[in-house]
Amino acid sequence: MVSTISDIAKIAGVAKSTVSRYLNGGSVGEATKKKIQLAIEETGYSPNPFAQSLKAKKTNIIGTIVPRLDSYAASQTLIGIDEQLKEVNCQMLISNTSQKLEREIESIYSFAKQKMAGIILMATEITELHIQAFDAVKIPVLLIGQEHKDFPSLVHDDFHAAYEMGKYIFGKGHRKIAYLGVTERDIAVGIKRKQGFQKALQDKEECEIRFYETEFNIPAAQITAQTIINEFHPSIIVCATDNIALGVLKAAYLMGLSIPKDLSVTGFGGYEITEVIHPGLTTAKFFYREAGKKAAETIVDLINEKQMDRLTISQFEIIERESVDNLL
Amino acid sequence: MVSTISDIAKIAGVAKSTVSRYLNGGSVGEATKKKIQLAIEETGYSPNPFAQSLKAKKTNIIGTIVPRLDSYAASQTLIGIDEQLKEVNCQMLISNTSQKLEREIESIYSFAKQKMAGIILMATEITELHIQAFDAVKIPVLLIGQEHKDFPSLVHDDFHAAYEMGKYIFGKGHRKIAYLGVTERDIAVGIKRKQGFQKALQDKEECEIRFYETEFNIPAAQITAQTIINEFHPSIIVCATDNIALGVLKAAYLMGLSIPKDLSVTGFGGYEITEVIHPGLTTAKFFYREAGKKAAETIVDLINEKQMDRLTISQFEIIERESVDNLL
DNA sequence: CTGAAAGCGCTTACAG
DNA sequence: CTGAAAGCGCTTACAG
Repeated sequence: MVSTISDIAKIAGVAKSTVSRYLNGGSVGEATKKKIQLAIEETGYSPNPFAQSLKAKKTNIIGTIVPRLDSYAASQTLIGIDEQLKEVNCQMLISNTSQKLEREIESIYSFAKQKMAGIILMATEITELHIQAFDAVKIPVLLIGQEHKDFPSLVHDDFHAAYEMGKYIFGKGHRKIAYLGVTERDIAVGIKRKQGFQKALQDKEECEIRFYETEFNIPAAQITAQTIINEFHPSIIVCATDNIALGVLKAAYLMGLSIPKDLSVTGFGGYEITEVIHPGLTTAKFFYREAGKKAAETIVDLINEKQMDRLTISQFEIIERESVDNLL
Repeated sequence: MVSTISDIAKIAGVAKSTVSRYLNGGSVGEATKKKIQLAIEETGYSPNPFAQSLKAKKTNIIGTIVPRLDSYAASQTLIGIDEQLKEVNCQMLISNTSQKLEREIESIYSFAKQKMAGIILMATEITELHIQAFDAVKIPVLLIGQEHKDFPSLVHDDFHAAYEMGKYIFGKGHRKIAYLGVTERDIAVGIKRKQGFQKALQDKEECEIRFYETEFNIPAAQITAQTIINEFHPSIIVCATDNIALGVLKAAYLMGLSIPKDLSVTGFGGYEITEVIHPGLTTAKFFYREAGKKAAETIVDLINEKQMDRLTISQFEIIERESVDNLL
């Protein structure tokens, strides 16, 4: 069963070094090539990555740090990274931090120790400790989801997505508007989306806009939504994520409100479920899987020390469904 | 900087083997211990895991094979595995096969080559090639989600969950029933659930039951549901998974049917979303995260060659919500 | 184009 | 308790 390079060499009747050269695309005569190929097929041989890494002092593994596994954004991004990495014969190792910032730091160091070729961090917050860690480990790090001036980042176009969303709902005649956001420690979701939205409506004097804040999870959003509806009676609640929108919808149903007649709702993300529910949720779709692919490409380029932009911005698309009433 | 065991040996004035022994808790004299410790602190040394693995011919990494990353069941199970493995200082390496059976086989061999301590396979179908692979790699393998007579498995109680579901909907007065299942190549979901359901209703002569089959994804289920509704007009569609139920709900809405008045629907799984939508979906909840934990415990036990049951059955719970009408 | 040999950093019998 | 030596599976100069 598990065969080594020596086995192949023996079967093929050549030296180990020749097999190694064959494997790594070095110059090998046609005849020998054939023999080696045959031996490999026969045994189902594939090289031991540990031995390879030991020599190379470096792996072809990309360590990926995610705050959670059970989110649409995370899993889609991971799938994208994984797919692309497979293309270029790299492996992905996932570290799930369960939304614990200190675990992110630990993972960075531990990945470095394990000689990862590079690290992709699906970031939520970048603290001083993160920066220290990035500086300490000498391997390329790519941020995804958050931008930082000193490190290469790939972000979604949060600002413009929110800007377009603002324009869109204004165009639908909404004037009494609640924006349900998240903590500003999260620059991308907490600040950029809010700012983009504000920008879109900043000179609309006829609008009454109130800003609220909640957690990322559905139950929390549901509770906040209840308060908002009771005390403000907006015609629409613009939510900073699809999950939050789901919580708002739940609250609305429980309060006997009909969507979108009594209350309009929008989200950000483009999760699969937003299309399945009824009425469908109008949302700003981000391309997580594509972003993951792009991230994988980028980290590989970084590893190969290619020159490149510090910041990549992934696109978005406003998806119009039934959750926004036309008031005009 | 990156120092090796030789550096430490030199600094401490001892042999490499002594350092190695120190590191692995072998017997080392107090004085030497001190010297080594000092040298390690001085250099910030930590062993190269690849060299360790190469020698030890075994890692503390558990390879986990999942058919997809973007499913509630998969991510919850992974989270459970990961949490438990962290407890016992093991790592989890995920291999995503994108529902390609041949990739599962590849992953098994590749994990073996990488000297994984054990393998957890979130199985859908067990083919002859799987069995060959299990036999060929000499490391412990644990199946999760599917049962096999020759290999340790952890399964959900598909049969009884379906049995209870059958009883439940019969108790609600449903007599014209469509069961929307999946391929029988998937023993657990395709056969066990169907059988449990059949068993519950086998002696109810007043029932008209029809069995249908669809794919695991929402759009496919949606299309099949349309056909079922048009040609059979059941009072309820019992779906083999929550995702399928979601597709059925979507179809029903699009056809202008009201849930549960015009059509009742149930699922299996207990995905978070089933609680959030309105009306909430009645479903048989499985405990994926707990099952993942249990799986991690089991694989560790297997690695340590503890005696244990070949089969572990994880529990379920029928969650009653609003998607089933009471016809009595 | 091909092979013999050294070495990556560690562990593990085997002596002492 | 401690050390010298062999070896894990691979790669990489170096000869030929």
